[in-house]
Amino acid sequence: MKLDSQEIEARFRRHAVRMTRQRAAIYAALAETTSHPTAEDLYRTVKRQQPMMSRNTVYYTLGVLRQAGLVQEVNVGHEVARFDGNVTVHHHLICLGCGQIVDVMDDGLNHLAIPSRQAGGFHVLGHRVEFHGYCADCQQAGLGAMERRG
Amino acid sequence: MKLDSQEIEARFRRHAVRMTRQRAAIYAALAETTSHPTAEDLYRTVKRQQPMMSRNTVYYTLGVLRQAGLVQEVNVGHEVARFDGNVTVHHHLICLGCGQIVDVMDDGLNHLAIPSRQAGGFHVLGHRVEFHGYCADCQQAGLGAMERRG
DNA sequence: TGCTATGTAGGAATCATTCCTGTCTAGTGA
DNA sequence: TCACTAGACAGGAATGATTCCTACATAGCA
Repeated sequence: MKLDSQEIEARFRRHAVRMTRQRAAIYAALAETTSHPTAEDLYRTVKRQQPMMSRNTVYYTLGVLRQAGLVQEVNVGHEVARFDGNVTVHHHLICLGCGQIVDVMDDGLNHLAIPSRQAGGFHVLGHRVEFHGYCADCQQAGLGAMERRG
Repeated sequence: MKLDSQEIEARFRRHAVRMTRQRAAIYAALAETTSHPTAEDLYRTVKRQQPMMSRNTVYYTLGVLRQAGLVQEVNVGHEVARFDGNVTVHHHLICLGCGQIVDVMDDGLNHLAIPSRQAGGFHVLGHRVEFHGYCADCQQAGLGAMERRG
């Protein structure tokens, strides 16, 4: 979803995040895509508009935005960290072939609970569901026939 | 659960994994704990019995065992990879304070589905649920009062 | 018992991420 | 409008988990 700079500024203010050109560009890049980019992806995207941008700043900014709750980190296996500008409660569908991550919004999945006898004194704050499978393209490419990867 | 070497040998044979001293030791260490150790943890544990053991062998062996389906990899955030000797379908409860991972076995959680309109041609093979919260110890230490960490 | 494919040890290489340091700037108060 | 200061930025170095490379060792079969 395309965001204008005023909307970005408003969100930053609401979350008490100091506004800079770099941060706005990084956040905009993330909010405009549903593709869960990596820090490196964002760095390359933003560097086109701001050639002085440092990789370091991308990592630092993602850390700040994450702590402020403007951004969410998504992880699959121990692969490179991916980021998500969608911070509403949702879940993910991950292709074992090409690695793409698709958002799943479903109210039913938002209300799972652990049998209290298993919770063992834990105070549960939230949960996340990850579905694994093969996307249509990977099935066509014959990957879907493979056994499930570790 | 303590395993004797015959049981280990049987499992290896069943999964067509070549048996070596190193592999047996690594698998035994993993099967005997419920603590989801890292590769480094396993390396240190096994090195006590086999001082020549190489870190490399631990990684390689974990890869082999994982591909054979004798071992499962568990990941939390983009932290170090953790391993699980329990390969039955189950889910995890993760403490945001100390990072401990507790197994959750619950049949209800094993039968989740995505609304088909959201599956978008995906062929779903499985899913995993991760609960986040604070364990009893971390709550006592006051960590539970903290806002949820990114 | 010997052969061969495969596993192992150890060191070097990789690469995402973090740390360090000097410079710059957003936001505030005068 | 200006100066100040905490916090942000850039760039390079460091870190550390994991993988790659290679020579040697060994499991499993004939």
